[in-house]
Amino acid sequence: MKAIKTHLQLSRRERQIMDVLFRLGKATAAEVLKAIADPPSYSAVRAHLRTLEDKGHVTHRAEDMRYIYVPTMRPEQARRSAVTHLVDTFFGGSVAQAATALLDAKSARLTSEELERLAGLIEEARKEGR
Amino acid sequence: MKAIKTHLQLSRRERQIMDVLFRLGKATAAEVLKAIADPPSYSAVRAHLRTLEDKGHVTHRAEDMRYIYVPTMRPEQARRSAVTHLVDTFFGGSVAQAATALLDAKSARLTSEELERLAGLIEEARKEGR
DNA sequence: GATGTGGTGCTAGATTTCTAGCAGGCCGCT
DNA sequence: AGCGGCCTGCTAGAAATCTAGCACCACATC
Repeated sequence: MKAIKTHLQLSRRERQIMDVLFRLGKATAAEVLKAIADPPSYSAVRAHLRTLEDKGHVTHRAEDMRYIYVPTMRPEQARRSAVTHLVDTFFGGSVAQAATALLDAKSARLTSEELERLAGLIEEARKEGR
Repeated sequence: MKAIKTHLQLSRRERQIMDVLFRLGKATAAEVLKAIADPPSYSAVRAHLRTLEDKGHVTHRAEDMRYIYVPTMRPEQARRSAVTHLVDTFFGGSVAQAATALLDAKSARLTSEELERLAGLIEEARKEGR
């Protein structure tokens, strides 16, 4: 059990598995397997989960006769870290550019409620800024 | 030279190197080396760059007696792909949630101009939506 | 022309990642 | 009790990653 530095030290498979875990929040080995696009064997997944647990990235609890795995890192922290990394490596550290890209995408179908909320956030930031 | 599927098939080192390349836009082997936190040897970096070129993720041009490496994938596409991945794995596919997290961060110091532009984008989306 | 600096290509081999398969435990069923 | 299904732990070995070091080339300087 070592200290966790970032989530960037993981191997390809480990990263895939962690991504699934972050996406689902929690999962059994079988669920992880199903969620991987380019899937290894079932027991390979289990072995990786055990390794990840050794490294401290994951915990499990026994429930209903099987193990349920959960990321160690709190979701908010994981999100923040991922967002920071994205902004830094693809948008030169500019939150504004990242936000623009996010909202610009034609695929960004937002409900009017969501838009409302975002508008509110921005309005708030504007007030605060001056 | 194989077809490029996603950027997720890369090994840990390869991914680190690609990230640097995306961040800097272009770089020599030495620059890549300097930009890596947990750096391997210089010649390891060069070897990896050659591998990445074989796989089609990177090209180089000779300039001023040295090689300058550049990602193959167009920046916009890389960004879009990265954003999509982030939104899917950390925000359940919700662009709105991702945007909120982005703007919510206290570190998000945006200029009033940037806020203006974002507000405009949202306004536009709202009109379009109805 | 010798020497130093700084770049490239290319290996072989150490190290890490990745994997399948085995042994065994628990439970429900016949 | 015996069997089948489903789970876990663990291992050895294949496969991939990662690395250092060698040989070489081009240029500048002595």
